[in-house]
Amino acid sequence: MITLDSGTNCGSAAGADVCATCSARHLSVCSVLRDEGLRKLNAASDHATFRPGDVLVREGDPATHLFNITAGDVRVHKLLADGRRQIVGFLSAGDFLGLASGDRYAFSAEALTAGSACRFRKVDYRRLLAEMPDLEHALLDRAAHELKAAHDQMLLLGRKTAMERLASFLVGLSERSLRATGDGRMVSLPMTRAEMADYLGLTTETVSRNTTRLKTRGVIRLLSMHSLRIEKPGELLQLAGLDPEADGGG
Amino acid sequence: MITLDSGTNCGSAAGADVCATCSARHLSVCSVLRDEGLRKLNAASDHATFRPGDVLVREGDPATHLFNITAGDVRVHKLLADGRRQIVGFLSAGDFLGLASGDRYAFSAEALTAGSACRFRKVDYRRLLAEMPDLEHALLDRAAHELKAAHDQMLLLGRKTAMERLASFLVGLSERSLRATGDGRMVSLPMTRAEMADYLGLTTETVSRNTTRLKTRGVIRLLSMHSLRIEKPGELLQLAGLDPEADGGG
DNA sequence: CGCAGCCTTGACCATTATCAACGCTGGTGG
DNA sequence: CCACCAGCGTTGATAATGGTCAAGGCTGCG
Repeated sequence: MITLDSGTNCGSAAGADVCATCSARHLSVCSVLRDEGLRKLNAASDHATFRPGDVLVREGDPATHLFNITAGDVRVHKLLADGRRQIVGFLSAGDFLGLASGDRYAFSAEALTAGSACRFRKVDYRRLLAEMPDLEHALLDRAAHELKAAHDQMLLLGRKTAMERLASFLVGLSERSLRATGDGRMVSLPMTRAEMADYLGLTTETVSRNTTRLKTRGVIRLLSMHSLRIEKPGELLQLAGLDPEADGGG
Repeated sequence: MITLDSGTNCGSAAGADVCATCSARHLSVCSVLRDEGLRKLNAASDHATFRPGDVLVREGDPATHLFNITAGDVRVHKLLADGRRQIVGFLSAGDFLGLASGDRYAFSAEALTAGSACRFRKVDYRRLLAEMPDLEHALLDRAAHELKAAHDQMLLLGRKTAMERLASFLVGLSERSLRATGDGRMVSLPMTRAEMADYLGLTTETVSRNTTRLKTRGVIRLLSMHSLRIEKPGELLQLAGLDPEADGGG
């Protein structure tokens, strides 16, 4: 399980409007909280670190906490009784985990890499929402974005071919990379082929075969098992079933 | 296109905390709005009626309005360039349309049956949210539910067999019917087989074949083309890949 | 340097899509 | 009121995409 860094919870920054122990991306969420609001949220949160394979949330457990990922990568998935797995999202720094939960978590979340998160209890979160309309507004925005992303993923899973799925996935990673690092051509793949497959509704073999196909066509170049360079962005967009002019979705 | 009932917009109920021209299900959303809040929302909304085939929202158009469906059934879908379609949801009375939109609609919405909706402009909605934390709270709740439903649908599209998809779909309709009418065995299908297929990531033929299979096994009984009775709910749940004990999700 | 886990490739297979034909049904007009 | 017709639904035959099973090759860590 995850490790709680005792004595270094976010509350240690109380009074300032930056969170001393958390990364910059975290602030993009928390920055709506100022003055007494920040103190309240931070007082209610732990700062937790995690290592690859650590379980943040287990499907079916009582939904007691929410997380704001501050560093590292996390995978969120659902299981069928016989073990079939669907990954519903990959989270990284700045992402929020737990919005879609009721009384019990409807998904599991596991760390892909080492990282950290601010974790707060649902009861505190509810109280905070009541006191802080700005926080609620930020979360509604975020939920709307996630919902749109979920719709895109439904289109992918329901109607795209294996190659279109892989290409769409790479385009998405490229966009995320562009936002995070300013370079949309270098893409890092913190997940395994099996995790890509379970995100795209495919098998490891199909992901592998199509990756090879992209490599052979010169659309991508593998730099290592977990990073690649997009050599022909236009072709990748076309393979993704997207207009090279369009802005992302679909 | 949809028809605006001039003179019968929701504002006609101003001052009361019920909306004279809208259905009971509508009130479950609007009931968070009281006193001046109600007057403001209603003043900002049209009451629109629609007929089968009417287009409420077209993918790619500027996202100017939000809708609260007050009667009838609506389908929400996305298209690929070559016409492949993925239906991302079926809405009925009480459902909200437009949460997941940015500057432009990322989906189309069309009426399946005759019905009506309260329609308000996004700018008014934004102002209202700022003034009414309760409304924002209700919408965040709703968005969280939709997100959970979207995750369930990703599991369905990515990992379930054709029969599991159809059975899951019927279970979902049954639950909706139970909530709406108190009877979870009678299920109405306001959509065509093609629409079911585009929701489940299948073809018309596959939906038809599996429906026949359920009928032959005595799990369901077709009463007409657009309504059926679930004869063996337990078996249907098992076919859906759900534990007969579980509460819904998956 | 060795080994475990991950990735790739190949051969074959199953599920579901596609193509095609026919039947039903409900709405419309004679 | 009946008959026709268009659209929807069902069924069947065949094909293709992607899954399964199996073997071998990397690669990165200890």
